[in-house]
Formats: sequence, C-alpha cells, structure tokens
Amino acid sequence: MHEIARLAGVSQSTVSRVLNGKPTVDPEKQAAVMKVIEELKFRPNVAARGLVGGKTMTIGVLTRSLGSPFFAQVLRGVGTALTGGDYSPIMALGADDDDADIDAINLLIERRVDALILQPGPAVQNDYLIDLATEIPLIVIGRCVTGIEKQCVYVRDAAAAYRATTYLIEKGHRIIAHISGMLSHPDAVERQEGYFRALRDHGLSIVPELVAEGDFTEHSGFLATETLLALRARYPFTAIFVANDQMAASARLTLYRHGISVPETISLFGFDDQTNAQFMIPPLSTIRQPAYEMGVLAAQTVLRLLARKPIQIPDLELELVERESVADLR
Amino acid sequence: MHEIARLAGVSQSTVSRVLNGKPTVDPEKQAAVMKVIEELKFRPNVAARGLVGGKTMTIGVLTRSLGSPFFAQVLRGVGTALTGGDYSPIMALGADDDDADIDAINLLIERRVDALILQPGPAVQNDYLIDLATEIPLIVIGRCVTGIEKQCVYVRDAAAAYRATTYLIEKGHRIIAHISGMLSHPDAVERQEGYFRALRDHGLSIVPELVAEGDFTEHSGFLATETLLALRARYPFTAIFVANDQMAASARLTLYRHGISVPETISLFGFDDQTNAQFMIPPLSTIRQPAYEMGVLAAQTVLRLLARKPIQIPDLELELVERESVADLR
DNA sequence: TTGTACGCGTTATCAT
DNA sequence: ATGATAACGCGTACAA
Repeated sequence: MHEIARLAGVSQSTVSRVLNGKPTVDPEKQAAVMKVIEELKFRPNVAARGLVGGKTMTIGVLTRSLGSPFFAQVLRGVGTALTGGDYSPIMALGADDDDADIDAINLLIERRVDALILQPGPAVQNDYLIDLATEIPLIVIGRCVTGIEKQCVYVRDAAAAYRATTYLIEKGHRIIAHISGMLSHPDAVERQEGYFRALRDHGLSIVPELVAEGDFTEHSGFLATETLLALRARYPFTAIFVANDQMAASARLTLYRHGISVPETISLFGFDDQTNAQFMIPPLSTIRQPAYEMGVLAAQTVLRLLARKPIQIPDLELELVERESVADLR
Repeated sequence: MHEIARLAGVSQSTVSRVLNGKPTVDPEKQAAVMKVIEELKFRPNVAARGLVGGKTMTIGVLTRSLGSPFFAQVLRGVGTALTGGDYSPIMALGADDDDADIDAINLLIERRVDALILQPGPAVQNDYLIDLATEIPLIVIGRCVTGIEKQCVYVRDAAAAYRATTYLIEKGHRIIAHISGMLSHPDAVERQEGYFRALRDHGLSIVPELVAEGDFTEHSGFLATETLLALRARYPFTAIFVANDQMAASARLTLYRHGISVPETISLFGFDDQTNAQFMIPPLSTIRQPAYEMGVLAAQTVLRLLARKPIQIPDLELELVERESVADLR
C-alpha cells in the first residue's frame, strides 16, 4: 500500500479509503489510486485486515471422509451458499476414529476463523461442543446437541427409519432383515431403533440374527448381505432395510450375483437418496436426506449468527422416495 | 501473548520462543509459560504469523462442481496428502460457465495462500495460468498447459478413449455409438477424438449421427441414450462408449426401461471408474481415472514446490477396468 | 478532504 | 538465556 500511495502521490490512508470505498475522497485522487492499483495488480492482504479488524472473514468447515457422497453434498451446499458473500470457507478434514476431529478444529481456531460449521464424528463429545460454542459462533451438522440444539442442523433418523420399515410392512412384508451401520455411530443406532420400533408396533417379532452390522461402506454391504443370505432358509425374509444407499448398492449387486431378482424375490430399501440411487436397477426406494439443503441451511444460519440476527432452524423434511425396489405383496 | 507473558512473569519474546520450541529457554520458565497457555487455552494467531513471516501456511485449492464424484475424489486426495503437514488447504469454488473461476482464484490470492492447486474450467485461459505461475507456485490438475507442463497433473484422455474403443472393436463390435460430454470442454473433445481415431484405425466408418452430445450429467445421459435409441433401426449399434460413468449410469437405466438387456443386446463402456461403477448391474467396464491419486500427487508436488525441491510428475496410469457390461461378439 | 500516528499479534534482530 | 524494539500490511481515530 505504501508503494501505491507513493506512485499515486497520496498517503497510505487514502489508499485504504479508496480500497474500502469510503465516501470522503477526492474523485481525482480516487482515480489515480485505482489506476496504480490496476497496474500493480494490487490485492489487499486479508490476513492483515483480519489482524486489525479482529475478523478474518473466513468460516471454518470441519468435514469427514470426503469419500462419502453425503458429506460431499453437504459441502456443496455450504460452498454455494457462501459464494458471492463476504465470507469464504476454509476446510479441515477430520476422521472417524481418533481425535483427528479435535486436531482439525484446533487448526481452524488457530486460523482465527470467525465461525465454525462442524460435522463432528463420534470422537467429539457433546460437552466439548457446548464449551466451544461459548467461544465462537458455530453450527453442528448431523447431530442434536442438547444445550445448543438451536445451532444444530439434523434430521430425525429414527423417525425416518420407522417410516421406511412401516412402508415395507404396509406393502405386505412380514419378515424384514436389516443391514445397519457400525453401531458405535449414533446414526446407525437411531436407524436400527426406528426399524425395531416399527416391527414391534406392528406386532412383528424382532429377530436379532436378521440384523447384520455393516459400517456404511460398500464393502461391508457386500459382507452383510452374504451373512443374511445364509440365514434365508431359517428366516425367509422378503425385504432388507439397508441403513444407507452405499450399502444398498452392494447389497443389490450381491443379490444379482446370487441370481435373486429385485424386487420380485427380495425387496430393498435404502437410506440417503444419493444421486445414484435413482439410477440403480431397479431404481432404489429410499429415504431422502436433504444433504445439500442441510449444507445451505448451515451456511445461512452461520451467517445470521455472525450478523447477530436471530436464528431459527426449521425442521428438515425427510422424504420417503418411492421407486421400484420394493414389491407389493398384498 | 502479552497476557501470557504477564501471568508467567516473563517477556512476550520468551513466550514466542516457547511457542516455537526454540532451544534457548530456561526449562523452568518454559514450564511456567506452558502452564498458563494451557489454562487460557491460548492458540497462536496464524494470520499474525503470516504477516511477519510472509507465509500463511495455506494452500489454495480451486475446484469446480463438488457434485461430481471425480472432483470430490481429487479433493479427498489433496486433503489426505496435506493432513498432518504444516500446510492446510483452503477451498474456493469455481464454476464452469462464467469467470467465477477467476474470481475464486483472486479470492485465494487475497488470502495470500502460499501456493495454488487449480482445477481450472474452460473459462480460464492458458496464458492466464502461465502468467499466474510466475507469481506463485501452482499445480494445474486435469489440463496440460504448455509452458508449465511440469506443473500439470493430467491424464491422456484421448489415448484412454482410443483404448476403450479399441477394446470394444476387439470384442467384435462393429457399430459403436458414443455419448460425449459437452464439446466446449477439452476433456469431452479428447475422448471423442480417441473414439474417432480408434474407429478409423480399424477401418470402421464414422457415423456422425451416432455421436450424441451430453454434458457429463446423469440427466443428459438419459436424453442422449433416447436419441441414440431412436436411430437404432438405421444404425444397429451393439455398443455405446459413454464419456463418463455418470452418463453411463443413466444410459443403463434408460436401456432397462426399454427392456434392452446389457450387455446381451447392447454393451456399455464408461469412463472414470467412479465408486458406483463396480456396483452397477451389470458392473460397468470403464477407464479408471486415478482421481484420488491425482489429488495426492498434486498436493505432494505443491509441497515440493514450496520446499524448492525439484519436481517430477510421473505419467499417471490410465487403466482399463474390464467388468461385465461388454458382450464378447466373437 | 487528507495525512500522521498508532495498534492488531507475531517473529526476528538486537543488545544485555 | 532474556527482554526491548522494529517490522509485517492494513484500518482508523485524530489532527490538520
């Protein structure tokens, strides 16, 4: 800036004024400064601005496993909601198992982000989040943390799983298997509970063997389906409720390998409504998780938080998407 | 830091020394300082560090359309290659059409990133990139820019498309249709050229009508397939080479809707080897783009650039993945 | 309207 | 080994 000021024959403060569009500046000098800025391709240093202003105009985003389409969609929502605005996102990658999440959050804080959007893994305690929330504006995605529930963007997995299972029952299915996520993960537990509850409420018996634990990856879906298939003689199930679409995809392939037709012999129901769910053969009936919308909502809310406006996160629509992977047995 | 210094009874410089692990500091005072740091949950301000040091320890990553699994994978590679290191990535989202890409790059530069990893869209000129490369260390993904080709991570799409088409021919296919990407996109053109060249080299005639232009999205694959199918009476093609897996997925569904079996009646060949390609029914034969590895490579190379080490980007393996979507007609 | 001077949080260069 | 002090690039209160 000194350089600019020198070349334009003004003081550094004037350059600053021009940069920030202050009204109190002579149009002539204004033009001169602009000209020099153009020539030197000058761009203000955001870090320095942050130093004096106390704000960095960045929002820290913690995300896990970009491999999962779900997180990618959330991220996309955050990204598009933020583009064009004054704040830019800075990402940090966590991980499910260890405290990589905490490390990543610390990284973000060291960078003095003005706010945080978190998709915390199981390793992050609720207390930690509540504590953190007192220090910095933050939004939690995918978990309802009591105490800061107004800053949480989440969906009621159990209720959705209940609806999905009920749907299968209404279609005439009486023996329904389930492929769960890793049960160390709250989402997996919730979805399983919804499944159990629906069975119970409709007077169907719960068969523990008919629940195969996976870990949300395609590979585990493959294994779980094989396990289930081996039990088919004892428990002739006609449908499988799978805890996410990724596993449903590999389950479907496993069935194909065994020459079992879907949905005629075995029906499949997924969870998430990932992009490819609608292109499966047959198109997969599933629960639509509004991943993109969750990202947008999180970003918009964090912006309101920053602007000290009141926030109000609406209940997210969890939609049952009926396609062609479930047979009507009635 | 002043606060820490005061409470620990030392000078602010000493606190700085402790923070940076300088050897010349009394163990006793060291401990005292550490203690206060713990209590106050103090975290150094990276921006301020960047100000004095001239380095921000961040790498700017420009990416487009997070919706595409390909970019998501690249990003994942970049992310994991960077975690644990001294540099963190900061993302900016570009777009294909307008100069959102340029805006995004400017954003990154304002933030004084130490280096850039770019996946530039068609709107970004080569000259611009060459110019940019003189100002800041950078790596370009997915394009070979003459002049800075050593800083480019890319694959030879045309050669891969040639191989794919040749593979179909070797399997006995004589009339092969093609669904291309949008031809304003270099990748789409390259893939199409590989297809044309393979046809020509094997003495097969090129039928312009048998090329349906899509835009890499699922929806366009649907449309393109319908277009092709309408031509089937005139040109009884037995295979379709599709320019990416996303369109291949919707092409496959379209075929399913028409009751056309794959690969018995029509064979399908994709491009990318996205995760779900192996879970399609039947599993899709495709060209594997090492997206994740490209991300890792880009990150590692940019780190070497930053460390002023010599760089050497190896030729990336483009692998033909043979699965079950192509019939052997011989 | 414009310029001077200070401060933001940190590192680095000096003395001490 | 340690403490002042300058400097990094910018915004701004204050004075002119």
